[in-house]
Amino acid sequence: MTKQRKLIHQIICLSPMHLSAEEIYFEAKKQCPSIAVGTVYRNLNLMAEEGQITKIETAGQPVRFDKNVIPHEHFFCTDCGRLFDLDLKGIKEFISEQTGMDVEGYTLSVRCRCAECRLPKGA
Amino acid sequence: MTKQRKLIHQIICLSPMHLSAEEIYFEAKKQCPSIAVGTVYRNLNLMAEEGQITKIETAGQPVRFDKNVIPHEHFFCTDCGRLFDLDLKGIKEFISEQTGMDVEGYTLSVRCRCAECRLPKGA
DNA sequence: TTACGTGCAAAATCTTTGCCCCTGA
DNA sequence: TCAGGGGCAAAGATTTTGCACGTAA
Repeated sequence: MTKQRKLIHQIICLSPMHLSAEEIYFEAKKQCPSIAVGTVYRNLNLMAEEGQITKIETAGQPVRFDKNVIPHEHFFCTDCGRLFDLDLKGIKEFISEQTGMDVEGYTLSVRCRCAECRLPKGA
Repeated sequence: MTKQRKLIHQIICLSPMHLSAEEIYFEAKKQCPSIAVGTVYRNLNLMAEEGQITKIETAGQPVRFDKNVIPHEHFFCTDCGRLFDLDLKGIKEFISEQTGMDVEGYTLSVRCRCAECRLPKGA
């Protein structure tokens, strides 16, 4: 439990967004200029393995990290590009029932417009 | 329509698997040793944009390409690591109904064991 | 002919790793 | 003390791109 690890964990926990490793690195650098990229990645992967954070792997985009360790889905806003939480239940069962396969896991990321971007943009 | 592009398209169409760019490159190299990696990527992306093939983007793994342009899902076998087709209907509606969002698209990849790997392995 | 595609190689992006030193318990 | 973690930098994996030349139409 070094100050670097604590810092990284804190950044993730305090952010309302889902940050990428790079974003976390830049944020960490502000508070601990000597921190190295390798350290950020090492700790991120470690914390994810230990279940303290969740690694969000999405197609074609850098991995992001989530303080919320309760399984849930995510969606990308096609307008602003941000990643949001999506509360979705029963996908696994849906897949199992339709295919008859024993689903071990899955990765789902949805693309749609977030609430903010759906608001009419005032002139 | 150069011979390189035809070759790449043919490799994808003749393969029963879903090949990665690297695999396609090696295969192409056998028949056209002078072909360059850049050419393979360029053509793959071009053909995907034009709708001649499908780009399969999955979390944490290299992009693969599919001759089947009819939308469908894929799953990875957790045993042998191969990528297979998965016929699944109504996922989009399932997501829309549960979330009330206007789903523009999604990426889903499932992890389970393929039929072959589920067979008891003879000694 | 001539514009588009190719080959080559460098670069860009994202992530991991080896190695040696430092630090926290 | 001393082992695990950090810093640095190089390497790895995948993909893109600039440029000059070749080739199909």
